[in-house]
Amino acid sequence: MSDQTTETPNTEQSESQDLHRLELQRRANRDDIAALGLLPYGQRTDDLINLEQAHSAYDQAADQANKDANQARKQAKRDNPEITESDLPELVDDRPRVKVAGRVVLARDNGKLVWLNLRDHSRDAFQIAVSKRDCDEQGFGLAKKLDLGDIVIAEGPLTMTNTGEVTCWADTLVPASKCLVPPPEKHAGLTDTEMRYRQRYLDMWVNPETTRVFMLRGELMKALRSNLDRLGFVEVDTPVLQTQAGGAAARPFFTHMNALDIPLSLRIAPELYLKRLLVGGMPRVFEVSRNFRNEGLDKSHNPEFTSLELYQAFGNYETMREIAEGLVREMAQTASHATGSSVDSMPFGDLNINYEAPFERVTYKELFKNALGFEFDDLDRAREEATKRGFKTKSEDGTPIADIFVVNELFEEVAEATIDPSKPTFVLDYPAALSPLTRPKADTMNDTIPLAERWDLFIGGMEIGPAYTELNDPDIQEAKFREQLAGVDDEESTFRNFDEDFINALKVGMPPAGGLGLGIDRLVMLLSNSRTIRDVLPFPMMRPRAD
RNA sequence: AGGAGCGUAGCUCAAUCGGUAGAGCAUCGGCCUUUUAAGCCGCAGGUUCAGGGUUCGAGUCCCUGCGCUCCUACCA
Repeated sequence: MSDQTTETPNTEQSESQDLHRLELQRRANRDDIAALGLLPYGQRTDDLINLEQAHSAYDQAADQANKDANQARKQAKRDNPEITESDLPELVDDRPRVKVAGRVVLARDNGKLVWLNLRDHSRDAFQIAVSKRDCDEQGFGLAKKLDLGDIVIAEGPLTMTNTGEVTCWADTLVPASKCLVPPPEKHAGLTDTEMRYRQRYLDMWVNPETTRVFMLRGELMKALRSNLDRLGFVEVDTPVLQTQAGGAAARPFFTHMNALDIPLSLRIAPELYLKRLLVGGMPRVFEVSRNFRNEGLDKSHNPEFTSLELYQAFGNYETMREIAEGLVREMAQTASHATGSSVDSMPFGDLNINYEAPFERVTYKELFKNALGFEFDDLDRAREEATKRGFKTKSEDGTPIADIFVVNELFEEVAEATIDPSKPTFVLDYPAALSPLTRPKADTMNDTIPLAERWDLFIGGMEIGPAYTELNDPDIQEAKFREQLAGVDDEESTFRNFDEDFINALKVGMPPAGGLGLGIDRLVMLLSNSRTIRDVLPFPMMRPRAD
């Protein structure tokens, strides 16, 4: 339109003034690329191979033969500058050709020869040479206009440079996408943790290790599902939106359903629904469950997190121990292949964890005695020891805290710390009072502290998950629920409730069963040597930006 | 929730006792056909997180707010 010049739209002008100068330069480069007749944002491209595949496709003999033939032709021309094309030695080029795409992470412009380092999920750097002589004109023009962070597609034969680097000597180069945002510093990278989590997409290509962890996580989930499939477990999906959040003691998130005008909670655990499926007759079920708990954030807690829960009819907590050990070991083997470490010595911080040896087993009772020096049911000693160590033995209002909580406080603070963090360890037979969904051990019912058929698995100083012989007697279950509810204060009672339908399900009859829960995020932390849960979650919870 | 620390150029970081806000990389202009964090020459780039206070003078000291990090607490 010719009358465009009459008036510059004010809005457009002020918008472009608001953009950072570095972005404006990149937008100008994008226009220049379009002016070359290229599509700055690319299009469907078939037959791409990844950068690792391209790198390993190099054929040294073919490359050498090509170099020798070129040398011979040069020599022939030197010997006889008048030589005709047909008299020149034959061209030899059996070099494998590759067609690859990647993000430009480094560029070295030597004038008529531009070197690019591309990155993709498979390889941190793969070199492309774009020469004025050998690349098509548009491609060479593109190479001169690229910004760090752009995505390009290159095609050409593989050769080796004088300095020994396998390189795609491009004869075509086309754009695939434009990076309008100035990327982080090219060797220090992006270290600002806040920006890494908020702009994960940027973190992922700048710091390839981030992407590797997420890819490993996917591999581990595949290994998990394959393992459970072989054991005959069926994957199911139970409600995330629940009228009452049960199966654990945690503060839920609340929401509201308009159609039925009812309050709903996001699940804190899938347990009570999975057991209903056992009642219905499914023999072995599992769910990879996203759970939501309205509690604090720290390096091993995110408000939404992933657990594996599985239930096996006619199993018990011993069955679950065998399954858990096999599953964790197999996932560790998967991780060891991916990371190149050895299953008997997987690094986690300063530790080297052995997943190959049979996991340790110790009872709650033994661990307590070894750590504290007296029996866990010596309640007087326990209270005395707790006082000595400055643990709370009375609640705010002055009433004494129940014996079992005093004992367990000692266990968690003193005994758990004595577990060797480099040896996966099952702690067996917990006090029944701490496990309301677990079948009590019949022969301990008259002891000072009755026990339940429950274990907890500890690895690397973290609690990875519990398993039970499930309580399937509706009367005992109901009594335990009522006992739990009696002990809660007013605040807690707003979200603790009695799941009558679950009791009804047990009345219909649930087969004896074993059940298992594993913290998937923590397991991925261990197997990817990640220090915090945020490093195994692509988008961890962050406070929204104030502006 | 409590304690400690941090916030400076697009990024990574400096700035002595409170005294002219700097460097490297990236960007921009010039040169370069075997570079590897390419190199050489030149230019430009700042509301020092926001707001207030003390002071002749504040990136620096004080207060408030925002955000992040670490520790502790909470978390079956």
